[in-house]
Amino acid sequence: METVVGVEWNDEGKDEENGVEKSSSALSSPKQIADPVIYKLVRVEGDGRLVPATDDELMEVGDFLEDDKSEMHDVADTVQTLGCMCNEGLSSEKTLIESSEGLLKSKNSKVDACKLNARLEECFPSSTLSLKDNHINQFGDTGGVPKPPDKMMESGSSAAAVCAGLNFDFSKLKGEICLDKLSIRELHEVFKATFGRETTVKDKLWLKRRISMGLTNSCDISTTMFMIKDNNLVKKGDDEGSKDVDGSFTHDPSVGTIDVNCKGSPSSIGSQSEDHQIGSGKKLRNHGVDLDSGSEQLHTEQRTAKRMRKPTKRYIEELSEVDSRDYSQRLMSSPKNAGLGQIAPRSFARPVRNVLSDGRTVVTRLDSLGGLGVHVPYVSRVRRSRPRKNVMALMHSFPARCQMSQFFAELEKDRQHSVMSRSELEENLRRTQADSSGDNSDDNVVTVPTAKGGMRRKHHRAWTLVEVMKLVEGVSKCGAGRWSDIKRLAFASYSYRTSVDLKDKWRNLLKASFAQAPPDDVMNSRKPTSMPIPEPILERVRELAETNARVPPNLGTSKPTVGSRNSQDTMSGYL
DNA sequence: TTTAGGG
DNA sequence: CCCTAAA
Repeated sequence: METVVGVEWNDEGKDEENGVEKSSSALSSPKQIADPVIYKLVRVEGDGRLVPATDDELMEVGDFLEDDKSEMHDVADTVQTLGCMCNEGLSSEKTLIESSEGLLKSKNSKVDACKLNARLEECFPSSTLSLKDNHINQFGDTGGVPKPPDKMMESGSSAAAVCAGLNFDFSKLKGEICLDKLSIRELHEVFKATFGRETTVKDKLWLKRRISMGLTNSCDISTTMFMIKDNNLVKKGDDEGSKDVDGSFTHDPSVGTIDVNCKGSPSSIGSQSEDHQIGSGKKLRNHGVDLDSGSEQLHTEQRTAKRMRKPTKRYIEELSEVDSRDYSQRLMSSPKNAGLGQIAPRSFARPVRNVLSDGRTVVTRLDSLGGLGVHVPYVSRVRRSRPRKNVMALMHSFPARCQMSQFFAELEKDRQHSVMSRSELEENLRRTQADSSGDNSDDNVVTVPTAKGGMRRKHHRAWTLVEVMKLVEGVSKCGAGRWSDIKRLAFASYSYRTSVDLKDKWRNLLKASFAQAPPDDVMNSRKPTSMPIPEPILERVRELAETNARVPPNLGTSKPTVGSRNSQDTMSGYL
C-alpha cells in the first residue's frame, strides 16, 4: 500500500548526543525553543519500504487523498522537507527516513515480509529482537506465511500472539499484538485503546494501518522502544534506545518502518494485492460510493481529505487556540513529541489584513501548514462554545492539512481531541449551563460528590496505549520522578495529563508490570476495566524500574538517568 | 511549583 | 483521580 507518511524528526535529545552535561535545568532551557521539528514526507511501500516523497508526490498528496485514481509515483529520490517548525537550518536534519530507507531498500525485489524481518534482524541483532526471535524465525521458515497466531500456539510459544475476544485483551498477547486476525469489531477495540477514541471505519486494512502507525510512528511517540512487525507490536531492544544517547538516531527510523502490510497476514501475496486495492482502487473509500453508505455520522476518519475548502471559523478558532496554547506553553522546552501538534508554528503567525469582496476586512495570519503559506483568519483564541464533535472533520478539510498523511491527520485528531479537554471543559464549566447541546458526553467528565461538600469534576480519561508508551519512554529518558519534565517533553500536547497524572500512571504501570500476568482464564472474564498493557511495555517498565532503582536519579555531574538503561545491555557496542 | 504518597 | 505534606 502506498501511504504517504509524514515523519517527524527533531533533534530532541541533542543534548544527549553531544554528551553535554544536562543539568535538570537544561531541560527547560530556552535554547530548546529553537529545536526544530521537521516533517518529511515519505511513502510506505507495500513491502514496508520507506520511500521519500517526490515533489510530485507532495503536490499530489492532496489529490491523493481526494482522488481515487491518483497514484503515487514510485520514483523518488528527494526527501522533501515539508515543514520546519521554528527555525530552519538545523544542523541535524538527519533523517530517519533516509537511513531507514537505506536500511530497508535492499529488499524491494521481493515483497516479502521475511526479508524485512531478516533485514531487521541484521540491524538489530540479538537483544534487540530477543523478544521476537522465534517470531521472526517462524515467519521466515514459513516463507512469509506466518502461522496464524491462535490459541494453539499461545500455549507453546511466547511468541504466539493471541487476539481473541471482543474486548481486546492485550494481556493475552504475550508480548505481541497481532492485528491480522482481528475482526472489525476487535480492531475497533484496539483502535480505541490506542487512540482513545472511537472509530467507525470498517475497513480492516485501514484500521490495522492506523493502529500500527499509531503505535510505532515516531511522530507521536518516539519509536525508540517499540515497533510493529508484521502487525505485531514488539519491543525493541535496549540497544536501540541507547541510540538517543550516543547520537545515532539513524536506526530509530527503521522502527518507523511500519510494516503493516507485508505481513503477516494469511497470505502475503493476497494481502499485498489487497493493499494495492486500497491504495489505488478504493483508496480508503474516501469518496467511494460506499463511503459510509447510509451510515451514521460523518466518518471523520474517512474524510480526512475532502476538497479544499475555506477554513471555517470554527476551524480557525480551534487553530488559534492551539496557537495560543503553544505560545503559552512557556518556552516550550522541547518541541519533541509535540509533533504535528504544533500545526502552526508560532513563528509564522503574522497577522495580515485582507479585504474581502464584500468589503469586510479580516485579519489573517500566515499559517504555514505543511510548508505552504496559507492565510487564515485570525481570531481570538476564545471560543464561544464547544466545538462540534466533528470539528475535526472540518480540520481535515483544510487544504494544507491534506498535505499530511492520513496518519498525521489521525494523530492530529488525537491530539486535538486532547487539546480541547481540560481547559476547555473548565471554560465551558465556567460558562455554566448554557449550551446543553454541548453535551458533556464526549468528555468523560463527570462530577463526583466529594466528601467535603461540593461536587468535583473528575476527569476520567482512559490512558491510551500511545500515552502509555510515551510515558514509558519519557521515564526512560528523564527518569522516573521527573514528571514535570516528562510532561513537558512527551505530553506537551496532552493538556489533560498533569505531571501528577503521569506519576500516578507510572505507579500503576509498575504495579501492573510486577504483578505476574494472571492466567488468561481469570483475566479472560471479560474485564471491562481498563485495557491491559501489552507485555512488551510492561517489560520495559520493569527494566526502567530496575535501572531507576539501581541508579537513583543522580543529579549533578552524570547525566541523570539518560542512558541509564544502557547499564544493562552489553550489546550496545554491537551496533 | 514540583514530588511523593496516601486516600 | 484527588488531596496534601514537604521540599
